[in-house]
Amino acid sequence: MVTAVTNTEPRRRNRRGEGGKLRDEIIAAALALLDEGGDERAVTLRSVARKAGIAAPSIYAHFADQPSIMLAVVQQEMDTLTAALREANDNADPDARTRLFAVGNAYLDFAQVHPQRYRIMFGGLWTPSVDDTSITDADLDSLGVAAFTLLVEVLGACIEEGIAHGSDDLYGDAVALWLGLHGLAHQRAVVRKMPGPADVGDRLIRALAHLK
Amino acid sequence: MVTAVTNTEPRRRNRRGEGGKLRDEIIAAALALLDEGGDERAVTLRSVARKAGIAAPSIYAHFADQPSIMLAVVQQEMDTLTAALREANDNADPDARTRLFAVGNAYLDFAQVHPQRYRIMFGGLWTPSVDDTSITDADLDSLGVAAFTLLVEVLGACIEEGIAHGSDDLYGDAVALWLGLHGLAHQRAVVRKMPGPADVGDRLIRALAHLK
DNA sequence: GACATAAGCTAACGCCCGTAAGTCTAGAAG
DNA sequence: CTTCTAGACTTACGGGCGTTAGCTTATGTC
Repeated sequence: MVTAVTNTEPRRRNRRGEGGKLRDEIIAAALALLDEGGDERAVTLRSVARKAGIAAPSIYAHFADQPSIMLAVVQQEMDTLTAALREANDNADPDARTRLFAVGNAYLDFAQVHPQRYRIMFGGLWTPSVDDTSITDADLDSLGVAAFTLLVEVLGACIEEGIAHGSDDLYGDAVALWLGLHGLAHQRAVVRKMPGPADVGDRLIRALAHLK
Repeated sequence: MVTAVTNTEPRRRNRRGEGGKLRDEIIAAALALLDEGGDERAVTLRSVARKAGIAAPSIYAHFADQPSIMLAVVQQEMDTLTAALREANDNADPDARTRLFAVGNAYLDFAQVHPQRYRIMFGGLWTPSVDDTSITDADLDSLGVAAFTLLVEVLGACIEEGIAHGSDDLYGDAVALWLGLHGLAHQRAVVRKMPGPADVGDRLIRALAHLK
């Protein structure tokens, strides 16, 4: 993770061959703007440039257009999320039930700690217009695959260990489980205060994983 | 529902005492812009005015600012959604299980048929900034209460009829059920094509209502 | 030390936005 | 027929946006 740039002195130009560093700084600046709590509309090409301490057109050396910046942020944060889920999985007791709750709660925590990030990752707003040529469908389809795969594995382990009675369709079960998690995560990322019981996350996991 | 205005002749001024009609036409124009498929950013004060065939400043006679238009649209569509759920409930066979699936699927259908509307209703994007004085927290809190109440009733009927084993917390169970529905509905409203099995909606309902 | 070039800048264009201030006019009231 | 006013309109300001075109200046190489 690149440390956020907070508009200090005029900014030292990068050395030759290190121009690519600015790319990471631009992403970090966009992320910082997001985390500052305004909504995603505050992340404009110009505001990102200001935050990074560069002139707006300098961005074009690294990104084709404004949606491309958002895509890069989303891709990076998907990796961050995946890493968080993996860490939760690895640090938990090795039994499948514990791992399932650990991964599920890590997912929910991410949305609660970084609501703005979660919204651009899954809220669909920044999605480029259909005639955008700089972002392909493949870019969009590949988002979040790694994180979802981990969920499939853990849910599969629950069924293998006999603590959940799955159907014949593990993938479908995992989709349903993720949708439930997403519903809560998204709501937490959107609403000022989420009503409902505190343990609603665990309830969702129990019900959708069909734990015995 | 007011029929959409498509910028015909210069527009006849409303009669005296009927100035309020324009308010409905403004809401209809905003809804039409939304349904045209662009994202919610396309619904600006000026674009709404163009769509309604009026001058931009004329809106200020009826709405304090741009977020207030969105709030009115959301409030109206929440009523539309509630009506759709009620209709599904009333037209279904009177047994609780059938009604539960009818209401749940009506909810999911709304999101699929009107993805843009669903996104502004639950996507949280249009939410005014904290220092906005024209929209109160009470306005936001009261949104969707009627629709949710119906869900609580139907789920309660399932438990009463003994086809679902609820916990001691009906309200919490209903929240969990709604969150699952919302997860799927939102994803359908956001993504170009939703992966996963076709019956994932029914699976969510079965699992989260704890149907026997 | 000259010079080639990567890295980033300045200036500017055209567009759309929200909103304020003041003006016109059709139709109801007398 | 006049008068009044609700229900609009015109004009304008200031600002932010994405993006293009062309220029500057450090940095590494010879």
